[in-house]
Amino acid sequence: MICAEAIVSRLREQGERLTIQRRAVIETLCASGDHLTVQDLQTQLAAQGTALTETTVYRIVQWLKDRGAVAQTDLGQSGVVYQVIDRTLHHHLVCLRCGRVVDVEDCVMDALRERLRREYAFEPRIDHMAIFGLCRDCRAGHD
Amino acid sequence: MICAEAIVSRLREQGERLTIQRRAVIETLCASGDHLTVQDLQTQLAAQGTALTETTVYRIVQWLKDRGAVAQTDLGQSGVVYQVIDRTLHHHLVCLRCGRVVDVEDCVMDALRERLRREYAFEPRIDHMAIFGLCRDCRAGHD
DNA sequence: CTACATGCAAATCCTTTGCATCCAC
DNA sequence: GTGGATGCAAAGGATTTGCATGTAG
Repeated sequence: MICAEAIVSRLREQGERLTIQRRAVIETLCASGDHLTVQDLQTQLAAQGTALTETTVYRIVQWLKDRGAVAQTDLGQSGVVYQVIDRTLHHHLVCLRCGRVVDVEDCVMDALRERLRREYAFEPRIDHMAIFGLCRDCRAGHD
Repeated sequence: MICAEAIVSRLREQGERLTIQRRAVIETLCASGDHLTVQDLQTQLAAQGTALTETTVYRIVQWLKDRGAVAQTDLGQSGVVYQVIDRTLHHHLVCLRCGRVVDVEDCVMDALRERLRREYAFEPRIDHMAIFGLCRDCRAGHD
């Protein structure tokens, strides 16, 4: 888990304006450690006494994303989620059947990255990618 | 390019009901060869004299997807696209800067598939995946 | 004939925008 | 003080749903 303070001070050094709403979003994302949808964020914030409008949550996660503090991942059917960018970058295995999301370490992407660079001169930004398929449990009871 | 007839007869053998609307969507997807959005489909169908409602197009591509005849790919900012599933499976490199979409052959995914199966007991369905990053041209003129 | 697909309209969900007000610096 | 952020309401786009009608088998 990442310290919200670290993110806050980095942003302040960059001359960003830090409102209580922005601090609250950063703290919630850090405290959770998990990936959260905009709705998740709004609910958790409201529960702890900081009621933000959806609009504001959208604006703040966009702002954090633009400044490289959070990553955005589209989990397809499971919606769009946000998480603080930590050194232990990872990806997501999303089960098409049960919807379970399992994290996988980043290095599984290294071979693919290398190949796309070499063969296609393409510089991939493979951050928190979602890979769909069948999880351990669901593949057992199916085709 | 895949013959629409092949898809139609396979579906008929499975006891599916083949309306003129369904045939038209299959034919348009096959004729195009490219990936099409629901809007693209509707426009092209209307142009050739088969006006379908958006609702119907949505229902038909969903139906085709459920029966394994087409793949659905979320290209992020560029929308959700559909294409017939052919033997020459491929994926998409989407440039974050210029939006260009380049196809890449399926085998670049083999190593990743193998690893997810072996290390995570996860059976990936990596069909027409979208990988974001910077294309050859845009990476040159940037960081 | 009959079950199922379509068309139409309206609802829903997610996200963005315009504008007045508010607050961090 | 002032520029930029927030709240509110409303717009926007993509997708889904309910129901009457049409049609493939």
